[in-house]
Amino acid sequence: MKIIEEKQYMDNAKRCALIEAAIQVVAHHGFHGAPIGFIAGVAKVAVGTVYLHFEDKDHLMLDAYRALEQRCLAAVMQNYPPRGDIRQRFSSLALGVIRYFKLFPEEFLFADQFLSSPYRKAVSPNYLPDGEVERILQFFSQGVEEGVFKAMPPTMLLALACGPLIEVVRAHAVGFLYLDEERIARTVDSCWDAIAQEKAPARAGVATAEGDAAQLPAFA
Amino acid sequence: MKIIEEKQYMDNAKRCALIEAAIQVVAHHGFHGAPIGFIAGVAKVAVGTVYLHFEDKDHLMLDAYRALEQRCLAAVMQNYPPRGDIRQRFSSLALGVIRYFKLFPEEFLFADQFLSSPYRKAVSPNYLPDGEVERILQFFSQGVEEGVFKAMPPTMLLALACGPLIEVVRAHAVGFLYLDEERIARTVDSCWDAIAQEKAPARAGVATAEGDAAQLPAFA
Amino acid sequence: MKIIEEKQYMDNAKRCALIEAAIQVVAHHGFHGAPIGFIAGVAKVAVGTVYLHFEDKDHLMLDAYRALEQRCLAAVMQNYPPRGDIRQRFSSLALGVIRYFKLFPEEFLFADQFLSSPYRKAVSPNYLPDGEVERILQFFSQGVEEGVFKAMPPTMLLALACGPLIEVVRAHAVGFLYLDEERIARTVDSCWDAIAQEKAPARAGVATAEGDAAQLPAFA
Amino acid sequence: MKIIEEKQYMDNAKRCALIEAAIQVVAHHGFHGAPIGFIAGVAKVAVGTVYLHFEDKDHLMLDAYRALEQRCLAAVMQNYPPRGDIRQRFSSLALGVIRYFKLFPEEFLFADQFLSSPYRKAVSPNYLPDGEVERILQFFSQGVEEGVFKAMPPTMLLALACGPLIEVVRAHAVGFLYLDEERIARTVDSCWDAIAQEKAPARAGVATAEGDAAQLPAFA
DNA sequence: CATGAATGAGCATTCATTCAT
DNA sequence: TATGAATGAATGCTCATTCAT
Repeated sequence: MKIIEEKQYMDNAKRCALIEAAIQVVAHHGFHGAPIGFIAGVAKVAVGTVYLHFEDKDHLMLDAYRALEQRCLAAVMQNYPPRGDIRQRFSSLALGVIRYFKLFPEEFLFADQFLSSPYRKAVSPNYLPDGEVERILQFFSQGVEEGVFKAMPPTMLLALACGPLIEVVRAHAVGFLYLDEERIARTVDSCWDAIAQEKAPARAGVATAEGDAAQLPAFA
Repeated sequence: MKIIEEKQYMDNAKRCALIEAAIQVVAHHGFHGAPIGFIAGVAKVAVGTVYLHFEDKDHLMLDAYRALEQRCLAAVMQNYPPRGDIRQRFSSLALGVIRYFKLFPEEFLFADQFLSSPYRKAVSPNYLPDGEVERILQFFSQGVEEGVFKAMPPTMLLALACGPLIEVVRAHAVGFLYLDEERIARTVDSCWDAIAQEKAPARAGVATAEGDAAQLPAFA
Repeated sequence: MKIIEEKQYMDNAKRCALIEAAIQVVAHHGFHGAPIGFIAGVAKVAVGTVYLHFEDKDHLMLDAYRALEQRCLAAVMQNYPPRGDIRQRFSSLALGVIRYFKLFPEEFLFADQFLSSPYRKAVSPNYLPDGEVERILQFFSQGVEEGVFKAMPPTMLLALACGPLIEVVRAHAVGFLYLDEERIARTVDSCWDAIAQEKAPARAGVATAEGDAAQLPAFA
Repeated sequence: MKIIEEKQYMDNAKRCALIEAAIQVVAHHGFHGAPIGFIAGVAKVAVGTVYLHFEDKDHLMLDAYRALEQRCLAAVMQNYPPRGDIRQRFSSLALGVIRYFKLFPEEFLFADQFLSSPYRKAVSPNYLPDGEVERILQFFSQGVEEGVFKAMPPTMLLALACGPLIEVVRAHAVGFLYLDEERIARTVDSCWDAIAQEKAPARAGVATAEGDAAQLPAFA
């Protein structure tokens, strides 16, 4: 049994290393500059090994994206207050996403290229894991019903609310901007203001949760 | 003299056809699925001709991006009210960009992939033609001074304000959303709300200018 | 009539320029580095013009070689003493060839590459213009009959006698050696010694004829 | 261990086959007529394999030349009498070279084209492996000191002595001449006569060693 | 005659994928 | 499982040649 576990571990170790390598290489060199051989090298694994863990290159990329998605989701959900009001839940989500990608800018850069490219068609729309789409649209619908959000279809609200967040994270990942906690809070407010009927209330201090994401599990 | 002009035109005809083809092919198939031979085929031009007009594939992409940038800028500036107040000028710009990319969704998809990829490093940051960056940052600074915008560095304001717009345009280009004039106006408001001290005033009707962009000149 | 002459001249001017350019470019960059376009550029002529004067690239090279051959032959024959004895005629020829290629090292480098390559098959063997082969073999036969040369077939004698000359000229053209008149004379002696029954007599001074070749006609 | 050795061998097998193929193809078709794909085909290897063993086409040619050089040197040195007098050592070297290239005329044709072309700049001058240049120049210096050779710089002597040999080998390789042992001996004498103070002594018979080179090792 | 933009076959090189070890 | 040499289809680019002006 121990042997099996170890094997299992080995299995995952190489698989994870490959996913991590794929993300890093694509983030820094683009899909252009990411030959399988190079990724394998970065992962310190033989080329052939890639094909033991992934059907082909496309599946490596796809699986990398899905792993990233799961990891991000897990991180964001860590502190999610299921019973909070719309505003609290919204802030928690937005904060979580921003902090996650602040910590892992390469993952943002990977995801960004992935979703801009035709790979996008292979995953569910709206950058959300399969199951989550309905949940999030439901969240916006509820906000509209409660009169908190502007009266628009949830898909519009999602796009409008994500916008400021994504652009700010991109500017950070690209090095055009540095995101401190102050700016992160401001960004969350902007996301809120973009879709809320009433402007976000003035904030006093900012609760820090920065280090949290560091305890995340490795890629699945 | 007529002959010369005609030649001039022919010259540009091939160059433009190639740029147009590059945009279309990359938009639909990604950089992955955009071999020079295929692009040349779409442009109805021989492979060798590509290298008569562009140094190499990278320069074709770069020049395509720059042409797109110019064309978009020209379109947006068509109705720009230089003497309007901040709000009027902001709306004009945002409206212009959204309407342009609504008309030319492939250009958005091209630009999006281009800017997500390492190609980004080859052009000025913040998706703006070289000269325009200062002008736009200056615009935001003025808004802050006048107390119209939230007190933040212009780079932050730019990112926050562009966010909703970009995400909505992407959702449209990808087919996840249809952008009618009503939604366009709502999006402009969201962009405004994301960075303004006061929420955008309620609007009555929307002036249509849809067809205008159709008279744009071909690529330079 | 004057117009015709002028045309004739123009004709030849471009043709000569192209041959000259071909020789220079091939000498310095090899056949590898000698695209038609580059040669045309060096000759300050449009690409298309090449095909007005030469059937194709191979014929340009062939014609260049033949022109070179003729020019060299003319230069060598300038001071040839038809009534001299074997030794005098031999020295005149050898001296002539060495001095010619000392003056025009690029022509040597061109000819050398030309004759080493399969182009060789297109011209008569033994680096000699069509008509000259028999004459020169006849010369060696006579030398053998007179007991001046070692008893060997003329083709062997030709190869043996040319050897030192060619190697020395190559070393000069390549910059491995500088050929002054003293060394040229020594080389002629070596060529003689390689095939003669008796060693070349000790020489006193050396007659100079260096500048002569400068008055050569342009390429035909 | 055996497995490793076998692998080692396989490695070299492809490498050697490619070098051999490069030499054959270039000898017969020139650098012009030697596309990588064709060479790979002759070597019965896939195109991609070439780039597993050589950086690029230029390096294949360079490595082929160097292998040829080593192989020739090894063959020539097989019977070299280090303690013989100048004349004996000279004859041994000249004989060795001629016999080697008589056996492997394609190698001569390859080397000839290689050294005539700008590739020449990539290897040491005077067609000699890096370390050997000094040794051979030293040999000529000694000959001059002993009063055996004409009083000239060793570089001149080298060129003069090699001349007859090279031209005769070329004539043989090209099919203009057939080199039997008699003619080979005559050639060696001519090389000697070209640079010696006294003519080569009349010879009686010729020792045959023809087959020897056949036992040479494959390319390194 | 002269031009040089346009052509497209041909070439060097890369890289996803396989398979013998 | 893991390896990495081998493969060959696919790609970017070149260049001899043509032809409309």
